[in-house]
Amino acid sequence: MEPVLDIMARAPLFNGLSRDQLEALHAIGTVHMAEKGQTIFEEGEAADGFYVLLFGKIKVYKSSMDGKEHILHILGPGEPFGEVPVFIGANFPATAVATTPSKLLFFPRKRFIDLISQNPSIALGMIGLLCLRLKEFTHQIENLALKDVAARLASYLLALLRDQRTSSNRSIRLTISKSQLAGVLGTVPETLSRVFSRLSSAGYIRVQGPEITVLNPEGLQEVVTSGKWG
Amino acid sequence: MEPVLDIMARAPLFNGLSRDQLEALHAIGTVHMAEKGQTIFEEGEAADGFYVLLFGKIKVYKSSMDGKEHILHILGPGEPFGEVPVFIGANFPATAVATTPSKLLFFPRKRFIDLISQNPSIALGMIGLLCLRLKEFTHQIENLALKDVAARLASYLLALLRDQRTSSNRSIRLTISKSQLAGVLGTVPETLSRVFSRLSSAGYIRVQGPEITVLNPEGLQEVVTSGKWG
DNA sequence: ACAGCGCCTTGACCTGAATCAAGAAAGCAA
DNA sequence: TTGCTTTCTTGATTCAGGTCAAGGCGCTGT
Repeated sequence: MEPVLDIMARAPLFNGLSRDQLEALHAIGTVHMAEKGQTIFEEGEAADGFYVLLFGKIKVYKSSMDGKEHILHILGPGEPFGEVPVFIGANFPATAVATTPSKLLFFPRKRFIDLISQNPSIALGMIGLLCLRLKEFTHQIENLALKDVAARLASYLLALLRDQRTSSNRSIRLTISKSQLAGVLGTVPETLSRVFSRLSSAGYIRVQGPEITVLNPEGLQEVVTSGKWG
Repeated sequence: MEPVLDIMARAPLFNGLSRDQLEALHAIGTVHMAEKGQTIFEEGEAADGFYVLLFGKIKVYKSSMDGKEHILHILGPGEPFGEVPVFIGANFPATAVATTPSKLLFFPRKRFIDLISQNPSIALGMIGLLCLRLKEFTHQIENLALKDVAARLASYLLALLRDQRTSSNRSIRLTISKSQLAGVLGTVPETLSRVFSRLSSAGYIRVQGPEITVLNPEGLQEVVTSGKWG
C-alpha cells in the first residue's frame, strides 16, 4: 500500500506544502477504514472534523424521504470531504457512503483550524478547493435548472472526454454504474437509458456497456448548448 | 452616506478584523458605482478581482441561450461576490447585475491574495464565507433535484420567516418581485402564481401583494418534507 | 383622471420525464 | 453449467410544470 504521505502530497488541497507541513498534518489525522456500503457520516449528524480519502471511492448525496437520492459528488483518492461544517460549526449537510472498501484520514476540527491559522499556504489550498467545489455546484445548478437530461448527459460525457483524454482516442469509460450516473445527473436509470439510446441512434456516441465512444463531439456540444439535435 | 469602513466592518467576511486591518483592506480596494440594470460582470469574462457590495442590491444568475435565467444569489450590502474565480484563476462562472443603484468595492486579485497570505484571520473569514455558500448551494441543488415547486416555495417562505422574525408576528414581506422569486426557485412566474394560490386556498398562507402571512407554519413544513398536503 | 407600462394572474394546451411493469443482459457463486 | 442477483433496457401510462395567449391590477407621470 502506498504511503499515506505520498497520497496526501498529491491531493490538490495540500498542494505546495513542504514535507514538514505534511508531517504536521499527518500527525493530527487518524486513519479509518470503511467497507463497501458503509456510511461515513449522515446528513444532520454533528460534525467534529472532516475526511480525506486515501483509497477507495465515496459518494456524497442528499436524499428525500421517498427514497430518491441525488449524488453531489463521487470522490476518489486524495479528495477531502465533509469540510464545510468544520468552518461554520454546523452539521453535515449531506450523507457520505463508501461505494468500495476505503481508507480515510480524519482531521479533528479544532486542531485543523489551529493548523490552518498558522499556515497560510494550507488556508489558501483550502480556499482553492472550496472555490472549485463552488464552481462545480454552480455548474450543477445550471444543469438542473436550465438543461434537459440529454444536455446534462452530453455535458458529462464531454467533461469525461476532456479529463481522461488518453492521447488521441475518443473512447471513454464510465467509472460509475449507470444507475449512479443517473443519480449524478438528477434523473432515474430508465430515463438515462433512453437518452443513451437516443444519442446512440442519432450517431453521436456508441455505447458498449460502460465503454462509450464519442463519435461526434461537436454534435454533443450542440446538444449541451442549444438542446436541439437531430 | 454611511462610511465605507463601517459597512465593511459589518460584513461577515471581515468579521473580527481590527480597524487597522480594515484600513489595509480598504486601501487596496476601489469604489465603483452601478446604476439599476447595469451589468457588473458577465459569465465567461476574465476575472481579475472580486467585489463587495456596499449599498444596493445585486443578482447573480446563470442564463441559457433561450433566455431563461436561474438566479443563484440575491445579494445585499456587506456581501462579497465574484470571489470564486479569484482563487482558481478562471473566468466568472455567472453573471452579476445591479437591480437597484449600487455602490461596490472592488479588490484586485493579486493584492488581495497577498493580503490574505499574511492574514490568517481574513483567510478564515473567506473560508467561512465559501463554506456558507457551499451549504446554500447544496440546499439549492437538493431543492431542484428532489423537491417540487410547492416544497421549494414553502421552504423559502419558512426561511424568510426565520430571518425576518419581527418578534411574534407571522407576516413577512417579499424583498424581491415574484418574477424574480420564480427565477430563484427555478420556475416561471405563471407556475409560481399558481402555487401561491394553491397554498392560499389550502389555508397555509395569505397573500396580499408582496405581503405574505403564514397561517400554518407546521403545514408548510409538511409541504417541504413530505411534499403532500391537503 | 387617464393613459401607458410592468407585473401578476388565469386558462388551455403540450411535453419531458417520472412511474409502473416486464423482460433481457451481465455478473457471480456454487 | 445452472441458478440467483443486480443492473440495464424497453414499453405504456401519468403528471408536474413549462409554454402560449389573454386579461387584470396597480403603478407612474402628465
